[in-house]
Amino acid sequence: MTNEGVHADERPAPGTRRPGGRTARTRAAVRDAVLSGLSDHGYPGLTIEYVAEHSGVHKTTLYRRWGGLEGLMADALDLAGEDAWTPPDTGSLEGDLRALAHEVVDAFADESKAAAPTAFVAASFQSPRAADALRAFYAERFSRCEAVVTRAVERGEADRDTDAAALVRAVSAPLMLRLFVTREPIDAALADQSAAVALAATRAGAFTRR
Amino acid sequence: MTNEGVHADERPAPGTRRPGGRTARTRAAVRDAVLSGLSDHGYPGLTIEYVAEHSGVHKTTLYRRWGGLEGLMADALDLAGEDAWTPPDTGSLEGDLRALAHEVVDAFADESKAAAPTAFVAASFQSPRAADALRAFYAERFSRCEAVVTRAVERGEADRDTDAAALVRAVSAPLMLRLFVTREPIDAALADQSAAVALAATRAGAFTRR
DNA sequence: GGGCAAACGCAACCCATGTCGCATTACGAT
DNA sequence: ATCGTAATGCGACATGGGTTGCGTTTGCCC
Repeated sequence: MTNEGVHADERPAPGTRRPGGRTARTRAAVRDAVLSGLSDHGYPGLTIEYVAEHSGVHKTTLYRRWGGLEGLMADALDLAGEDAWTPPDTGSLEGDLRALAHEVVDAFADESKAAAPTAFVAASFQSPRAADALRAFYAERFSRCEAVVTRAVERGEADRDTDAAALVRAVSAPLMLRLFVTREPIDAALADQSAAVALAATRAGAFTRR
Repeated sequence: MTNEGVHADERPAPGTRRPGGRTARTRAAVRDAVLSGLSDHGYPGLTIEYVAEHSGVHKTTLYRRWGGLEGLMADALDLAGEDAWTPPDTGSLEGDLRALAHEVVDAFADESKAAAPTAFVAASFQSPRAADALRAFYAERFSRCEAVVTRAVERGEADRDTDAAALVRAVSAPLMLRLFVTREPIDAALADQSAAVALAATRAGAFTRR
């Protein structure tokens, strides 16, 4: 559940007829400027002019191609979702859930790492476009996480019709609640607790459908 | 966990020497205008001029007293936290947890009810002032919720050193994750599942300290 | 009821954000 | 090489959010 700030290198810009040229360079430069702007000033301090200066791309171009900050954020988020992340595979459901929870904690350990993911959530409140991109991002991430449950079922650690989607969300939910809503600090102990709670509920059949 | 939009009627404006006069009327009018603006246009569409027009208070006054939108949101959130809400008391831990979860679902059932609470979270990403207000709001809310756990302990339904704070957060966490982060729909069935998961984990001792 | 200070209204103003028309560059294909 | 077109650069301009100085009103106290 991390790596949101890492970009899957070079992909043809969608909807253009200049796949390998200036357009692609512009897009990459802009995306980098957005991410560096986020870690420098956070989302509230991110401005189009900053991106223009730090990317060497003119303000007008940014508005034309992306339509504004929301579009820039949505695009950056799309790119962030195209990495090769896969959930941990420790050999046991307990280990996997704990590792998942710890990845969340690590991803938000320091300010600079947390800036981009936090900004994506912030942007989702400002524009439907960014909200869609965020929904898609997390749908994909959690979908990959379900492999953890599939393996657990195969090992006999979980009921066959366990609600995998709910289970993997339950692991990170308490952490993200604190990160984005109640704004309380999170740490490794809380990650362990989250994993333990989800595991206990699984064993008790609370995630089993009907 | 609801009633964020309801205001505890009339309280002297803090830090002023005009407790019952124009100042208080202004404050009330402004707070109402903010809330109606939120349900009309949502947080991204809320503007100072809208509040000025719909409250009859001049733009300049709004900037002077509240410092901008963030201040208005923080003030409205402070007021929202001063209600008389108490957690449900159904006679059993299971009933209480389910009732809590259902309150969350109900509070976000339709767009107009959800507007204000959602906007408060949105504002918390924009300004530290609003973030502090939100933290305080939820700290108070969850603190009240712990009464549910206290009663359960007295009834022998839960271990004596159950982590009440974690338990009450665990109930609403999956719901709020979907509301604010993954932006998936929530319903009564999900509320039941959340409560069931938290209950099962409690019975298994996953919330017991050490 | 008179006087004082706080709170507010008002209009003009400043500045950043976002837009527009046109010139220029770079890509891709012939 | 050359040409057509998409993409970008550029500066001027419009728009609106936010600020400032000053005059006016309101509430409180004597």
